[in-house]
Amino acid sequence: MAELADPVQAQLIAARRAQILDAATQVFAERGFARATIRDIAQTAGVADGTIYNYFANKTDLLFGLLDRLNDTERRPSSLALAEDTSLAAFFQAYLRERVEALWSNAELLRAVLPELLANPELRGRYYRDVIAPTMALGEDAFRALAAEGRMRDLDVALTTRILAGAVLGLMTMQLLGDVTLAERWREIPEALSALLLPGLLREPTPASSSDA
Amino acid sequence: MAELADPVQAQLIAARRAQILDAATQVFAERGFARATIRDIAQTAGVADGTIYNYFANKTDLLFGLLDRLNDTERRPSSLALAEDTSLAAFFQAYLRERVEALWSNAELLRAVLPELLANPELRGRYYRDVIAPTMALGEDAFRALAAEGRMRDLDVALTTRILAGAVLGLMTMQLLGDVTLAERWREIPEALSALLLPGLLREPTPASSSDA
Amino acid sequence: MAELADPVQAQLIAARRAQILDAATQVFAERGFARATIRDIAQTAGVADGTIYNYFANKTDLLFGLLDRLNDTERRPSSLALAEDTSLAAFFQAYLRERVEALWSNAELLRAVLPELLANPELRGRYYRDVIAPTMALGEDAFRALAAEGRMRDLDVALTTRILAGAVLGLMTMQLLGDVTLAERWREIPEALSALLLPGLLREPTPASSSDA
Amino acid sequence: MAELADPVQAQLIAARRAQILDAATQVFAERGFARATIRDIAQTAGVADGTIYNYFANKTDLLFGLLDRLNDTERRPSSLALAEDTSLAAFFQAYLRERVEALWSNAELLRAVLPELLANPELRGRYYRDVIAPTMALGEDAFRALAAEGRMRDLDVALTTRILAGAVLGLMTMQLLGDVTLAERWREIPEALSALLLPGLLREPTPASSSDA
DNA sequence: AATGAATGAGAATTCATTCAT
DNA sequence: TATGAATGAATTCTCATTCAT
Repeated sequence: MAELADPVQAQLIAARRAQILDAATQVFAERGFARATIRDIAQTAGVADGTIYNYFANKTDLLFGLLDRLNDTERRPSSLALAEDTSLAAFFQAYLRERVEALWSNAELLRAVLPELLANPELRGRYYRDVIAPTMALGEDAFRALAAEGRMRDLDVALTTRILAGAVLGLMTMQLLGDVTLAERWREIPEALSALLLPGLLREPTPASSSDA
Repeated sequence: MAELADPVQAQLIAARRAQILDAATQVFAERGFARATIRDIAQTAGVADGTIYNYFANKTDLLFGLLDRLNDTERRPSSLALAEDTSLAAFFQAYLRERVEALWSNAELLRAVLPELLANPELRGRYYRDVIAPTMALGEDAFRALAAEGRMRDLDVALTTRILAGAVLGLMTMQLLGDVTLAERWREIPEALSALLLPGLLREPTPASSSDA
Repeated sequence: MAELADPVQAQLIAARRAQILDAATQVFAERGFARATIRDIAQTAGVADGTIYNYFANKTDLLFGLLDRLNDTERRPSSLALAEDTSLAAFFQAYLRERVEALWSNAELLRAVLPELLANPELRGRYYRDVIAPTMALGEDAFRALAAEGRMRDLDVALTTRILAGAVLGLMTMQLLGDVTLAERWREIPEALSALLLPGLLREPTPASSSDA
Repeated sequence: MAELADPVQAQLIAARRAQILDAATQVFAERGFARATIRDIAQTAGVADGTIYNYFANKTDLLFGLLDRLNDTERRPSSLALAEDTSLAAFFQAYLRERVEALWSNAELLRAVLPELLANPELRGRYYRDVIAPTMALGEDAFRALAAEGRMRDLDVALTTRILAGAVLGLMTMQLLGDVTLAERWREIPEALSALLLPGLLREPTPASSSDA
């Protein structure tokens, strides 16, 4: 039945799926997962209630669809590795900029998904296993490497990784809780974070302490 | 007719209320607000369904009850002001310790309340207005005072305040998402945060950089 | 246990009963039987919920209490019998006046009781048997007697009785439905009814047709 | 998407609506509005509980649906105007016949609706405004016209209108209260009413008083 | 007798999901 | 595939009634 090789058909299906997920994002973000109804989503997507079940097994499956979108975003550490020759300070700023950009450009998706991620043990476990744990491991490895090269102060790698990740996540969370300052000035966050964290992170003279020389 | 001031009666009522709120905390934390049923909570509390409605107007009112408990916790900045003569470093560590302690000792309460706080616009607005905004304002004032005394680097007060608060909130959030490291080692968080943040925060030689001399 | 002979006690009990029935009348009239709650009534009466159950077996029993009050009113045909010598016209006006007065002075009671009387088969049957049927029988007898004396036109006794009773009941019903004219001018009803009905009722020259003489 | 004008679909929907209203009439009439449950009605209609909510917003809305049916009936004064040349007596009989027929053929509907109409202030107000008040106004106008033509005795127009309407309503009410005589002989009511009322209503010799000549 | 907290049966309503068209 | 009417399980909430104090 499925014309496996029909690329037009496949494209149409993908488009319809995306259309439904867009609607789900919007409605979940506005009302929360539990208060959102399939009818809300169907109307927002401009399809009939039943149509959604041709693309997703059930309401929770819609959430999994959103999670996948989020994972795709999160799992792209982009240019994490180019740090070799760059100054560590520049690298960090670039990295933070990339992380902040990634979170903030998905603010609506996060608003749709994060509350349920926190509230639903099953979802939470899956997400932690698939996304957070690997990310933390990567971060720890990176810090360990830097420490081995002597470019970093002697900090606890696991906690430091989590503090960095947590700071960004926490700022996003505060915005989701309604903080307008963060919503308006989020582009300054990477720089502010760098200014605050780099002195405590790097062993060698930092921009902030360079006057010591 | 009713002895308005009957202290025994009042105590019984307060105890029953607390008993129900305890149950609500547990059930909301386990299953999330929406999936929790009044029956769950009643059974956990060991009362009949109807009894809950003698103490709370509806399910949402239970959540407000939990929020009030959280507010009571949050609104005690305890020894924020004793900083005058102490070393800034010591003060910060003490402050962070207090904040972390406050959040972590209410981890279950947060797990019960935070997801709904993020998902429910009305609740969120109320909480932001009543708790977060005032807290941010207090923090900014404190930073501004320190800056005026020349004891702090020249940082953006609003963002720095939010980074500090966000870092702690973010770490809590990561634990709520399932991070075991943070759950096990949360007592080390204040120190790790101090080590990471103080160098970037303080103008004068900090413990961490004093060896430079 | 019951001090059967204690008149003070008995008086107190009767007073409390009346107080509760007064409250029930008011609350049933305002909200209807089903929407009225025991709590409403208790508060209106100034007693505790439980107290009501010391005087009435259950909520329906309160209604029976009101019905009894109504019956007491209805079953007093007062001076129906004085007709012997009076002019029939004067008698009818007096009778109508008495009936209208009886209904209208119990308008609140009727508002409390009539809807439920119409809606509840059991109650309705009981009331019809105890009050309406006997009243109709009395009325038919009276008409039959008048007819035998040749003082009345040759009308169907059963229907005429019901038309008279129905007219008064219907006017009350229309007032209960919100008609302000009837509420304001109810004192004129007996006269208007007489003017309209007597010519059709009486064989001999009536006040309305007295110009014939 | 939905074929807005699909007549088959529309017919099906109207039929289902009618089916539910029929069931509601029956159940409300049997048990009264408050004691009737949605489940009762759904089972009587042969549909699922939820289906009812696809056609009516809530239980009260069902009652509104019944009221609309009643209004449709009530608002058809059919041949009120043909009186011009007919004898007034004939006209009155015709009118009464029509009114009685209208009420009695909707006895079940009235039994379903009238108690709640009396008990529920909001409903009552709406019904009085939409139906009774306009009807009374019409009746008063008609009487006033007749009076102007000198064909009627000099009676109070407002009260007379209400007495006529009230008599019919009251007779219906007495039947609803359980009077078997009225249930069995309702077809004789118009004639009996005419016999009783016309002499008092008309200025000129009526059939009933023709023997005067 | 009076109180009012506790109870739990019962009802309205919602909404994810199914399925005939 | 798309539709949307029908379904009925599940949930919140109300309130008459009980009973220990």
